[in-house]
Amino acid sequence: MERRERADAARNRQAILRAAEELLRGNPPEQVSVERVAAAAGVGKGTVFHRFGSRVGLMQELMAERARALEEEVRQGPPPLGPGAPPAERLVAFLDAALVMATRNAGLIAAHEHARLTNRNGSRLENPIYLFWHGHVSALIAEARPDVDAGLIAHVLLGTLHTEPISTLLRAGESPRVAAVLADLVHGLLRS
Amino acid sequence: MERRERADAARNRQAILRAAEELLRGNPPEQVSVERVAAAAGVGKGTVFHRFGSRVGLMQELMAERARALEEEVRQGPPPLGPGAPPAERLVAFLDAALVMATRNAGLIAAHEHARLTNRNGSRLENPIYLFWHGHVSALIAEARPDVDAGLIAHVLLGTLHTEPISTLLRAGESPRVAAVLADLVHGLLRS
DNA sequence: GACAAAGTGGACCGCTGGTCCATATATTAA
DNA sequence: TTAATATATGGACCAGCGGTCCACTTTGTC
Repeated sequence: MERRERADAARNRQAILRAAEELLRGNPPEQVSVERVAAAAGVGKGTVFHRFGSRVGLMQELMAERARALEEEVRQGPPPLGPGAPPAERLVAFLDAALVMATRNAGLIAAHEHARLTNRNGSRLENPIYLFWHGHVSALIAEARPDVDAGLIAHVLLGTLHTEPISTLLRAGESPRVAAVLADLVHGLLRS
Repeated sequence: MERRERADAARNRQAILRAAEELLRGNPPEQVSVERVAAAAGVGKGTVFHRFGSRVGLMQELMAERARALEEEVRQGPPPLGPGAPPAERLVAFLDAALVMATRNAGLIAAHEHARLTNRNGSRLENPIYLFWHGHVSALIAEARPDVDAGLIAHVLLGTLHTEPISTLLRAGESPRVAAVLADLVHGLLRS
């Protein structure tokens, strides 16, 4: 049933992803157009759309690549990130990790947000990475405090990572401050 | 020094603002282009840019119009919104009011965000309304708990209003849930 | 080596925010 | 009322965007 991706196609997919990465490292995200990515990858614009469907799809794929390791650690790594530790501890550990990730990929996140808003393209809830993160945070909160609105609180906590004045701080190296505040929030909430 | 705005200019300014309002009420925000606003107002596109400088400027003016009443109440209205009540109470009252406002103006906020991201235009910190809100929230937190990172917490709380999965809930009539969570967060934080 | 399936690239489309400036209009002073 | 001046106006125009399309090339299979 499953036909494998052709060799040249796979090569181009990689070239495109690496070119996008490179451009996002050196330019403000709204200047990294699909056309520029294609040019930098030595590929036609049509190819990029063929492979990734849309600008959002391209950005999502990049995010997925980087999120995979963290997801693995959460699912089956050692505590406190992986299973085993008490939920409050796991939650703080996860938020810390997510924060590091958001800091390192601030440009990419901004570009993804930009792409999402520009067209009538989907809610954040259609991004599988966000869904996984939200599910995880949500479950940990519910485990510690079954009486609160865990899903909504998870949105608030995760929203922080995407919010503009805060992502600016992250890029400026202030992530410890943000981590401290998030930990405060979590402790304030989870203490019955 | 101050030359008053010409009568026809003032009339057009109003026409443009009202037309934008109307379009935002009935269309997804990214479809409300400056050109369509101009057409609906019976005015040339150039005029809109002349009056408001940019798409962001137009949206900002609309937000300012609506935020003015709340600002007045906060500055000199009766408690708990205005001065006089204990800070935790004022804070919850303000967040409630801001939430109502964000709910009613969800389309406008989204359009403003969209405009901000599309061009290399400014941080949220350049929006005077955000600055006022942040200053207010920040001061209340600092008053109740001088030992915490009030400015950053204020960003987290206010960020909630702009965050996508949450603003979707607001539009769906779930604002009481959001209000409850915010109140929880505030109480969890401000209780030493 | 032949044939079908998959991949490719760049011209093209509709649309955007923003600029420009010759022209029209309101205001003020005479 | 008129003349002079500052201001406002509108729409053609621009560069750029995300996305589509399809004649053509490349790859994998038997």
